[in-house]
Amino acid sequence: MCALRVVESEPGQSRYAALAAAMRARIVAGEWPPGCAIPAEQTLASEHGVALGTMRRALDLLAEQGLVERIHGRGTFVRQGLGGAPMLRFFRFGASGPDAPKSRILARERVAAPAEIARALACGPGEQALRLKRLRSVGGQPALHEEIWLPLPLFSALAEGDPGGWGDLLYPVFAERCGVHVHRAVDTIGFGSLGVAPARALRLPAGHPCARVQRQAFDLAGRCVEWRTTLGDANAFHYTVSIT
Amino acid sequence: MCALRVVESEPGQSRYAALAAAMRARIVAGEWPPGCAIPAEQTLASEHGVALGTMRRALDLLAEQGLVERIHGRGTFVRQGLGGAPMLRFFRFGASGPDAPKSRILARERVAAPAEIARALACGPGEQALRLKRLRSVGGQPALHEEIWLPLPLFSALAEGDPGGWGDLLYPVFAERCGVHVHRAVDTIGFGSLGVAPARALRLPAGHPCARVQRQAFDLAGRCVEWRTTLGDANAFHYTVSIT
DNA sequence: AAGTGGTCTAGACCACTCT
DNA sequence: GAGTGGTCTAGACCACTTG
Repeated sequence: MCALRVVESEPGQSRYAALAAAMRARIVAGEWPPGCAIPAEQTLASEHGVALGTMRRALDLLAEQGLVERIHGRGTFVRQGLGGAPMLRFFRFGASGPDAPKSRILARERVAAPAEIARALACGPGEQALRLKRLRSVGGQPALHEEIWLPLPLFSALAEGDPGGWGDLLYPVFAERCGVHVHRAVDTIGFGSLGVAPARALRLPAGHPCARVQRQAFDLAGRCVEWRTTLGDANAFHYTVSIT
Repeated sequence: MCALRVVESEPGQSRYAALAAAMRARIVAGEWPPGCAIPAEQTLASEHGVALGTMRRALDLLAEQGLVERIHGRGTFVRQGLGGAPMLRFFRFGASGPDAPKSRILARERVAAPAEIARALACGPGEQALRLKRLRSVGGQPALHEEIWLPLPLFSALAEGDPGGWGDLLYPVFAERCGVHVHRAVDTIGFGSLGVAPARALRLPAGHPCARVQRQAFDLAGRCVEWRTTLGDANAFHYTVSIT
């Protein structure tokens, strides 16, 4: 057997970077699923025939990139997907505690994805997708209106059954029912005005100014697994960025 | 003379963290001004009586925090302040290249700072401050309207003379004329509608929807040295955030 | 060629967590 | 107490920049 798992690095790349890339590949391939503990530093170091410090740097790199989480005294773990990517960090609604907003599915359809969305979702143009419309309420008041596109057949488990049992957060549902772990999301913020349908759902006049958050969510392998557009009252929008 | 500069760490703090804090203090105190090279790792390590690796971790920490910049083969340098904190990353105006927007000062007054601003600026309430109004144009079109508060007497050099010679970016002016280096800024994004004066300056109707970016800027020591409110057409706003 | 930061090693010891 | 990650050391060698 090959006891030593040697990693060759491209020229110009450091050994710890090459090790990190190799570990990353093993994680993405599913050798250690999310939440799982990976072997101890010392074990990995001797497995690859490198010094402990070098393997530590590799693991530190993966931790910086958010791929693993290191816990002193316990071990190194593959990170779980995002729990609920808190859309509420973009909005401030009156008297909202830290609770997740209540969620209600308004519509669910299988449709062919339009070109723009098919391109973003990394599925062929015209391929089938699942389109959800969803209303989220805070303190009993409608607050956010969402249109969500999910590629099929990856999410076919969500095309059937009662959406009422899904709960208020979507990403845990993705993980449990579809085995999809959302690892990274990119949100693009803009301002616009409400169309007729979202306005009615939000109990605001059509044309009312709104904030639009367009999200693409990605799994560990970097595939785009969700395309979402969230609308909310522009006056409830606020967001803080620190730059250095 | 005391050849060894020993750093005692609080219990529970690692030695490199204590070293980093000590170095930070020397930088903030002005021992090495912005842009200046600090002594070599080896020099600092023996100066403090620690191993090279330990001093490296301390310097790496400062680099992460944005306090210093490490350049392979050249040295470690105290970071210059922010050049122009590009307000344009929040807006997209037609046909705008990467050039800084043209700047024109509309008004400049010494006034007593209102309570809210005095609190933010870390100067006593009712203390004198400099208030600027400024119009920034992209491609010849007015694009952003700014109200800027600066504490006096720190910025008294800007209270006199012709603002026409300041150029299009403010932070280099702060550095050259007032010795103030902006090191960090916090921007809060909100939404509203234009008042009469900003609307006229921007050639938009009063009440037009606008994005509001409220900025607090800080120097190395963490003092708030600027309070700014920027307004621009809400339809030109866009911003992208990545979450992990 | 001299000086800088970047990588890698090999090993000791400490701090934390679980059983 | 056994196993984990975190800190620290001492030294070798490499890669990059400058004179």
